[in-house]
Amino acid sequence: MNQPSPTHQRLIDQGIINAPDSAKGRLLQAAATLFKEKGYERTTVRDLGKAVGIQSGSLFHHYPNKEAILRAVMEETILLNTELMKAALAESQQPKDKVLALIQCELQSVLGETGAAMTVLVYEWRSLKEENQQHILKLRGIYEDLWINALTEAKASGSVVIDPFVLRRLLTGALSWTVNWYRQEGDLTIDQLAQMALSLAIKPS
Amino acid sequence: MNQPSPTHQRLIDQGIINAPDSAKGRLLQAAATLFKEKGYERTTVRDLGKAVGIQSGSLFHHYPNKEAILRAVMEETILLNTELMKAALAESQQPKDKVLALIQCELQSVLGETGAAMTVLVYEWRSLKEENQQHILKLRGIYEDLWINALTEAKASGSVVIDPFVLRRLLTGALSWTVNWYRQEGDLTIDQLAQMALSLAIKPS
DNA sequence: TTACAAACCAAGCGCTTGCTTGGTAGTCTT
DNA sequence: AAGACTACCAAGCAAGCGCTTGGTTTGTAA
Repeated sequence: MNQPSPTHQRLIDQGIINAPDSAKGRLLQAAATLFKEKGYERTTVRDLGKAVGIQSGSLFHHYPNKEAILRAVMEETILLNTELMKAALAESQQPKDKVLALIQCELQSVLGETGAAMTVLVYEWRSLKEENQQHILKLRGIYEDLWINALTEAKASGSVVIDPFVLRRLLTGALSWTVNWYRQEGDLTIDQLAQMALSLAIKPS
Repeated sequence: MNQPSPTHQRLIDQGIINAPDSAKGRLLQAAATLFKEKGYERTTVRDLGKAVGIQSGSLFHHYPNKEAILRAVMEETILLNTELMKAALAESQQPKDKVLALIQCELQSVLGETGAAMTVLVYEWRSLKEENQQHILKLRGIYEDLWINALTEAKASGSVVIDPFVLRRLLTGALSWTVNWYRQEGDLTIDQLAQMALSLAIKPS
């Protein structure tokens, strides 16, 4: 296991997300993996307990119920990846570069270490009750605003032709779906894939 | 409820899929709707029974178990939409037109009447056991071949620049994701959306 | 060393799940 | 009219579910 990024470390120090080597952190990591592989509903609290080496009942010492674990998985990954995107944007100047940075970031988050949690965020939405959906939706809004701003700038500069909102939604699907087919072991690197996705989004010039 | 298409009617006559007004047909339609809205796992056999107006136990007179219902939903929709795509392809000449026809077809299948079943096909994959996954995968292979052939032709003709396999996968995600945001009531028509998707896939010329 | 809280275990409760069983009403065939 | 078959119901079983409970261990700090 490699070092967490500076951004990641900062969020841990601020107490916003749990350290990966803490009890809660390990639980959330295991939960993300299981929820991705089997789905939230098919994953039992006994599965979760076994994955972290405790009794199923002991989980409820850390979280009030199973759904709270799902919510925590989603919450931590959206907070982390929002910050990672802000950091990546800060290093780009041109609108086109910003879009590429966002694409790279999102592919990394989906295909890299937080991939399990990101997949859960995207596909296990319905398993949260209304109240928790609203909470996550609010956090997602901040994340999506970064995208809309960058795409709107790109459109103003002429690199993008179609409506930013529609483009973002098409990209959301295209990028999140990669989790179902992309393999690290293959010939295609994430950066190459990001370039391909960029070539769809913006006009050649 | 409007008339089924000629292709649809043909498959019913051949006994390949169930008529929408038959007992099994109504069960599969209700199952598709429930599976889409609540997910397969969260949908109980009691929900299914109530939706078609019979006791939950009576379902097992038509299908041996709950998973067989999910499999039938997936099987019928992939068979139908494969035939619909073949019919649409037959009416197109230019590679570019063929790609547009496929995009329109897939959007129709995802956003139109078979939308619930298509969504289930895409998102409830994991709920099938290995054996049934293989069965559906085989049927999906025929469907995907139509896409790969059309995109390969389009690349040969110079309208497409990136690898057909990668392009297809990016399009799969972009198009299937529309189910999560597209609304019939809005200003954007499905044909307009298809044009936008086409503009991402192929070079302007 | 003692005091106390956090982290955990062993057991199991109440409920829901997919599915089975034995039987019945209606329809079709001969 | 008799027999067979299809489509269903009413009742309930065994297993698995999320979660609770009462008590024990472990880490920390005075």
